Amino acid sequence: MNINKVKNIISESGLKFTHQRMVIYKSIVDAENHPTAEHVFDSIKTQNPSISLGTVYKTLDTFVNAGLIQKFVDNKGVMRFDAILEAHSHIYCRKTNEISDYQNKALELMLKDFFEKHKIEDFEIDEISIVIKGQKVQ
Amino acid sequence: MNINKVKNIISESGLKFTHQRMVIYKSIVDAENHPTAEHVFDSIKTQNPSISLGTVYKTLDTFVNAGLIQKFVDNKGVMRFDAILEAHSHIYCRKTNEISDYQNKALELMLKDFFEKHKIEDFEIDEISIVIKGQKVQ
DNA sequence: TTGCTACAGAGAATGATTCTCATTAAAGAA
DNA sequence: TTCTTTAATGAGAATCATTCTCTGTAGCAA
Repeated sequence: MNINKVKNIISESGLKFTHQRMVIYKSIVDAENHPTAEHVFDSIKTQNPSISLGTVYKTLDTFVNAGLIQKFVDNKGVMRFDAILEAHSHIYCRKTNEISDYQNKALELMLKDFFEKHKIEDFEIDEISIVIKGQKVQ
Repeated sequence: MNINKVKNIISESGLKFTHQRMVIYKSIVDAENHPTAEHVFDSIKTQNPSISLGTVYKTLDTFVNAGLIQKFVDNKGVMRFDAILEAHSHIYCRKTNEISDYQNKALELMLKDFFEKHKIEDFEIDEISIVIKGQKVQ
């Protein structure tokens, strides 16, 4: 993703555009997995040795609040970040601790339909996701 | 739950029966919500001032490994424990941070059926659960 | 270009959890 | 019952992720 696009995304969220924010946003967008704050920090520190870990945490939090990225907690209790905003489900491998995305339109529709027919009393659902636990084979 | 029943459950799992284990197991079983280790510690310390927090953590972990209880991580990254072993889904309230159980046989069957028809490549599913996020109304 | 204000950097502080190690108690053997 | 072995416990130190505090810096609007 190029600088101007990142700049627009950040500025349009009403945030000041800074070098740190650009670098951190790019790192999240380019990440294959679901990086932790530490992962982001490691991925940028060679090119940007002056950016501090605290800034990474604060910036990620700012992005989450601005709706630019998502966060969730993994099985170990560590925060994971993700630029994909469409609600999506995760596959946790017990063996390797990897987290992969799972997306299936049919499943999403099925769940949406199910919860429209089975409302939860006094509760307004914002988001439904699936957690799949198991292990890789072979 | 009475002492003898707890004693049987613990002993039959191949674990030594100790006073601490009994007290901690009873606390989890009797808990309404999804207590943290700290909650368990608080709930037992008046009656058992000599039990240490470290023991609560270790014992809960022992129970999880023995399959007596379940654990999961909440949105803040804190471990939650639960005596109900049937895989079940959770409702997270953004407003109150409460976690409630959600169980629905029809939904479980539907998901089981879905994933039998849509295998994930090179992955063996142990458990599927739903995460429902939203907020209480009224 | 200047000034206001939000942002960043450094490191201390916090909170949950794990670890270490000496002491104690459970459970089977004698 | 008493002894012995071994695992469990208690106390507190250590760790790890995350947040906070405070001072210096840099966007950005005027």
